[in-house]
Amino acid sequence: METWKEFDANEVTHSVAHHLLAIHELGREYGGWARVSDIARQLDITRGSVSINLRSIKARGLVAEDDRRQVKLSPKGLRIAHGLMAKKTAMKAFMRQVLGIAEDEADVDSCKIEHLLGDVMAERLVHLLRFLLSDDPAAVDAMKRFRQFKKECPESKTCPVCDGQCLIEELAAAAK
Amino acid sequence: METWKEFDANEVTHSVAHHLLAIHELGREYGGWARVSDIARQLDITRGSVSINLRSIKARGLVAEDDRRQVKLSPKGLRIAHGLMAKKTAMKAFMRQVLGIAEDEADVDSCKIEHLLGDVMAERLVHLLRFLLSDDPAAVDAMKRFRQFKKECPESKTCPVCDGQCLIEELAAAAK
DNA sequence: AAATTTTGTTTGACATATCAAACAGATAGG
DNA sequence: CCTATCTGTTTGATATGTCAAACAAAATTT
Repeated sequence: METWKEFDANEVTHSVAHHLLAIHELGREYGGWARVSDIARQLDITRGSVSINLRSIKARGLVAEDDRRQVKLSPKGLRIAHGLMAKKTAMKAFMRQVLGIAEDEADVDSCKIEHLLGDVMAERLVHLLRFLLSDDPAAVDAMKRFRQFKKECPESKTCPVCDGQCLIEELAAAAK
Repeated sequence: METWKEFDANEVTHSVAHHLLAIHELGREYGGWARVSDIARQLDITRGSVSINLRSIKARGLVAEDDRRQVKLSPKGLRIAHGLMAKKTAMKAFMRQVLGIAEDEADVDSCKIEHLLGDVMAERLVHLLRFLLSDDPAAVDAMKRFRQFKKECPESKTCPVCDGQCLIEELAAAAK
């Protein structure tokens, strides 16, 4: 029962993830180079915080430093940033296209979990999307039926303190 | 671009989530009551940590305290714990049953994100599961075809630093 | 060239979450 | 009853991630 500790065993934290993404985004038109101030503005935190955070990010070899104090993603940092973008994008597309979740909520949720998803999960999600959004008749039919199905059972709540274990046991059994 | 700060705006942190879940689990056969030592053992952290963590959890009204220093989930704490279980269970079932992810990995991933998923996401996931695992012919057919589809494109990588944006742009466009 | 603003760093503070170690009270064993 | 263990709390430490404020160096404006 110590699976829960895996939460702190990720390649990057949420904060580090967004520092890397900010650098990638800001450097897009400057050969990858970004400045502390711009990162701070992008993330809406102080320059001091960015300065401190970059210390360990540099030490871990995720960014390289300029002679003019600019920073750029290292190959490793770039690999991580791309992985994060791919995971977020795949999850958001799944939420939007398959589950029909509003863009705002899909953005928030996918942003929260992008750095926590395993590679296998991301890969399989992409497979599912490629299939469900393809023009394969089985996929088209299933998506159509699912949209109907959703409308028919809109009151199915997640878990409004149903002291009888609601849907939990039913699904837990299936996930064994 | 400050969506990323929503990460810290959840009802509970990962740590608090697991304190609540541990109390719920341990109290199962004791009318809901659990002891600090048992929580510490369950979570594999020290009694001191649990003692400190429970201070704020109590202050927030998520647990009630005994005259014999035992703790029990309040109605609010119970509601949160149930929500967490439902979200984890739904996500794990989706990973296992639909995506075909191994149990270990499904456990780790769903445990990491259970407290970060929005209610809408959980509800829609349950709808999707209810549909895809039903005996509706369209669902049965789609699942069969998807399993085949997975085998046919096993080399589709998530994002191995494809400097050409790999699948990111394709999916991002779909998720707009 | 001088004045002003922007930039990056450092410092001291706070919040969360953990540890080890010390301690006092409760429980249990002999 | 007395000792030994278990229990819960507290204290001091560490790590991350944030802030505000002060500062010096660089860049920009005038």
